[in-house]
Amino acid sequence: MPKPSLAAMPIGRLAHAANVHVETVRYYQRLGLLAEPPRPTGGIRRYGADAVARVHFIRSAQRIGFTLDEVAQLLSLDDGARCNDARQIAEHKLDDVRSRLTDLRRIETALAGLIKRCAAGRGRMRCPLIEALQDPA
Amino acid sequence: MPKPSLAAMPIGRLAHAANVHVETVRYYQRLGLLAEPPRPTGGIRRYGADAVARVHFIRSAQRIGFTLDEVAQLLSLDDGARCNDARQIAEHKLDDVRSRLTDLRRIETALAGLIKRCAAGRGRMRCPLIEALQDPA
DNA sequence: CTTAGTCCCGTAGTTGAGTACGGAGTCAAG
DNA sequence: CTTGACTCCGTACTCAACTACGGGACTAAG
Repeated sequence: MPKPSLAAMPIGRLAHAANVHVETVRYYQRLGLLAEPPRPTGGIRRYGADAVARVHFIRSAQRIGFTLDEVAQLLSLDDGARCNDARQIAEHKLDDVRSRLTDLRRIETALAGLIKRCAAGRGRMRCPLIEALQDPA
Repeated sequence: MPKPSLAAMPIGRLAHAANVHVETVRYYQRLGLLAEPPRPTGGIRRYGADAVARVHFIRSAQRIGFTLDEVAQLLSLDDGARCNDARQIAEHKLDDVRSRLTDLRRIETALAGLIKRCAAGRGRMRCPLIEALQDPA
């Protein structure tokens, strides 16, 4: 009995599952973010569920501000890099991630504050967002 | 006594202070992210420290994944929007910010884990980053 | 009063990240 | 064994966010 479901899908299904266009998948492959499975001599490539996860990861990482170049570095960690290289990259990215976290948390606080005050007052409302991101002494 | 320091700088100094190119400042002005101060009849525009803060904010917001369009919305909150509009936008963005926070925290954990393990072991190292962003059941 | 360094403004070029297009091959259903 | 949907691959186009260029105005230092 052949199992058509999760594994062994063609590119169209992969794209659909990962919520991107087929061309985007190919684009990621060209950039080396995603391996192209071998092509059975004049046939059609098949992808597994891991490919879907990988594309999902790429999109999520982009959404939090990483460029595809940076995503490639992160992926190299997942793919198993030599330990020294890995630590270097990881430490760098960790700093990076943490400073993004700081900014995001401040924005979160500011927005939550605004909403609260807004529920109370009427008329115009100011939200000290810019202030929130001035690194505070 | 004229005070040349923080307030009243020309565009070049503003750009330098905010760590962007002059052209970028003008670009933001064209998009309405930054007001152009009035020009004293055939003279040179002067900017205050608030302009520096604003540009800084724009860069920070971009770094955590907001487009300039979204930044414009955030800025409208800081600039004082009508309360209902403000709450709408703020609630939207807050959700958004929180889901970015979740992803970032997961990446943080994964990276920190890798570094720890890496300090111990030798050779090749894998980091379950992709897994970290699979929304967990 | 000259002149190097800015500034002003408009137009054009670049880069990153896709998106679109088109012709030829493949595959599954009727 | 044809037909419709999909795949393969290459090239070209689009859009956001800059970045560069150039000619004329302004201003501060010598």
